[in-house]
Amino acid sequence: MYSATDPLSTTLSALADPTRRALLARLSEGEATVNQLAEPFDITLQAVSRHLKVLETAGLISRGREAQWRPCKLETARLQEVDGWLARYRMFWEGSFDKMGAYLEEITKGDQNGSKN
Amino acid sequence: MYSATDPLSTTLSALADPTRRALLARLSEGEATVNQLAEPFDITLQAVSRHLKVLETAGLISRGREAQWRPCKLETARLQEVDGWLARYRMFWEGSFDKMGAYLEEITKGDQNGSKN
DNA sequence: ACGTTGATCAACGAAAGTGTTGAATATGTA
DNA sequence: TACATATTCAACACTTTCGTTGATCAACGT
Repeated sequence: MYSATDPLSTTLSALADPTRRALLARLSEGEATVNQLAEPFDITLQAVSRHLKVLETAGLISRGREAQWRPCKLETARLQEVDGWLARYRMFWEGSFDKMGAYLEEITKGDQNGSKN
Repeated sequence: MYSATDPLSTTLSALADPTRRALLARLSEGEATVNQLAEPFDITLQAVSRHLKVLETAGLISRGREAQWRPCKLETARLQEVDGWLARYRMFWEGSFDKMGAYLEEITKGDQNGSKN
């Protein structure tokens, strides 16, 4: 009954947590292991590990294997999807309502399923 | 312990639901009342009303008062914040890592609080 | 005043999210 | 082998979210 399973919902849900966004911010500066990532936080290592699992499930990070370490790496594809989703709304604050009309026509033709996207 | 309260988390959490995104998409085409907004969905009017409350609390919509109707209107400020948050990562897929370096320097100077943003 | 329409509030239950502790797994080192 | 390090798994508790039903509030029309 509950909890959306579509990719965009999964992504946004993963991003809706300050700890996870901080982890991504750290990863934007380079790869890191779980322990390195956990260091700045007051929560347990296990909790951080689970946050990373959420990010991985959402496709926001990927992980390698080097001995007992599992270095995490930022993946941008899902963030690009968020960026794409925003495009529709960006036109509002950019004031180009002509583009907006064109955009609306286009998506209702190709259809992007308004109730899922 | 639970549930982040910072504005960006609230916004992303509100967006992490396909029903609520569909409501925003509908509102991007113009203002609408609760009944009009609820019409395409299989859930109860009360459920839609609560989704709208979530969107309003997040600042993603505002509401007027016209007799017994409460017309909803899209507000873009919070979406712009999401857009701003994305900027840091956009540099990755745009391949301009020089800009990235400059960006990182700038934010660690002015500080944007990595653990909250 | 009365009934209708638009919308919200309140109480409930099921499911999911987040943190903790303690155990388990896997790899590297002495 | 034994031990330390890195990470994950499992069980538990508490909170939050989402949908439902039933009641309530507010403004309209007759």
